[in-house]
Amino acid sequence: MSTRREQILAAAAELFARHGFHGVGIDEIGAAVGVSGPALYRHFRSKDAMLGEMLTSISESLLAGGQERRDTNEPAQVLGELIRFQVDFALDNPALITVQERNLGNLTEPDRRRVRALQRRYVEVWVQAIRETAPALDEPTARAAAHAVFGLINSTPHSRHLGRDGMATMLREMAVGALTRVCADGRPSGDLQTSSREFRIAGTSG
Amino acid sequence: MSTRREQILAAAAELFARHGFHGVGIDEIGAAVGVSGPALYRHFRSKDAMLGEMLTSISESLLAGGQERRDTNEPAQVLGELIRFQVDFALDNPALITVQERNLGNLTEPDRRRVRALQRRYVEVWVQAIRETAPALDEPTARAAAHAVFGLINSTPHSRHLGRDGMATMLREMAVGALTRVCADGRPSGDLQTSSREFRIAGTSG
DNA sequence: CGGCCGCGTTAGCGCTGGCTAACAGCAGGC
DNA sequence: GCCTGCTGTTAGCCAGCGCTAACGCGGCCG
Repeated sequence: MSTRREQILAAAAELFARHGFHGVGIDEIGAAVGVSGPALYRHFRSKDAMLGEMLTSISESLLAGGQERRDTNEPAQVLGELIRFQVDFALDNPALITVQERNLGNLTEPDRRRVRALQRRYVEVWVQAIRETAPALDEPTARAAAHAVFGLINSTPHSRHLGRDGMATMLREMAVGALTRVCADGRPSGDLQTSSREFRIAGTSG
Repeated sequence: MSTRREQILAAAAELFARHGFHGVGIDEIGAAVGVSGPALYRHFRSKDAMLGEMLTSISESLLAGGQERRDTNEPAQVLGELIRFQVDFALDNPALITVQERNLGNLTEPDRRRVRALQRRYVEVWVQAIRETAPALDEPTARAAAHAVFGLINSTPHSRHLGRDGMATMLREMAVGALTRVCADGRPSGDLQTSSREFRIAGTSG
């Protein structure tokens, strides 16, 4: 509602991403939105509450977006749409992504429980989609692969060299490539060539 | 040399990884190695110095390892060996990887400069290897791809479900797949099929 | 044996930082 | 036209934390 809360959360996210939760003071957050110091307590009960609300709202957005992609696409398209969704989210909200990755450990215990539950459900959407595409994959592997792809996509804040769209297509491509490769796995790991390409990456066997 | 310093650094890395640099007190670090509180100042000049030494030593190890792989392998094998090296390092030193990812911003300015210089050189080794494999790739893209693969490989600490070796092979596979895909890029992004596989991930075009 | 030195202890200082208290301007509603 | 409530201010409390000081103890060397 009140634009003020969101404004504060956005500024706080930026700061938390750069300096870490404990590396940012109340006064700095206030200064970032033009008010100074304890004015923030008119909008949040505590600094912990800011982080809590920030992370739960991110997690809810991701889960909602994931479920929506799952429910409004043909099964064969879901994984691709999830990739696109996550890439767009990461590119458009680098600070939020960074905070979610780094500052889970700074949450209050009940908040952490809530956030982890939401994240788990989001991962489950991915796991379903992955196994829909590659039913041979066992669930733990699919889950680990999902986490790895998150790492890939969320690496965005650390490399801003390409333009937004160039970055987006590259990340989508890489995500697809990574998932394709792991989905094709299960064979004895031996000759891993890229087949039908004019180059190959050698030496990954054993 | 003195095993004590390394022991302290290891404990501190674990704690920094979990709670963030500012989220950990001197007393906790001391407690983690069995001494209490300011005894650490017999070994380090400050808490900042601990983080500084930790991160520079990680960066030096990575750079040295990367250079060694580059210099002792045929060009066609270098990229694969770099992947293997990074995967092994991440799996064997999850705390260090986490700290390096998250706590660069908490370094002293001179320390940060040193670390960033080392990291840049390490990335350059990767960029060279990538472009050796796929000369058509421009340098910024190769750099961004390298960062993305780091994100993928370093996601390790967030998913411990598979065993070490299973995780290692999966991460290598995914890294290869991601790089293969991006290296093959440059064509108009349109039909992205996985070709000659029995499945495909659809919907990533545009 | 005696003095030095590496490594540890506890007490305590100074500052920072989260949070509260007390007060103020400024809407809108009766 | 006052009262209420929302939003902001400044002053200040109190805990925690980085770091220093002062001291103790055991081992090595002459």
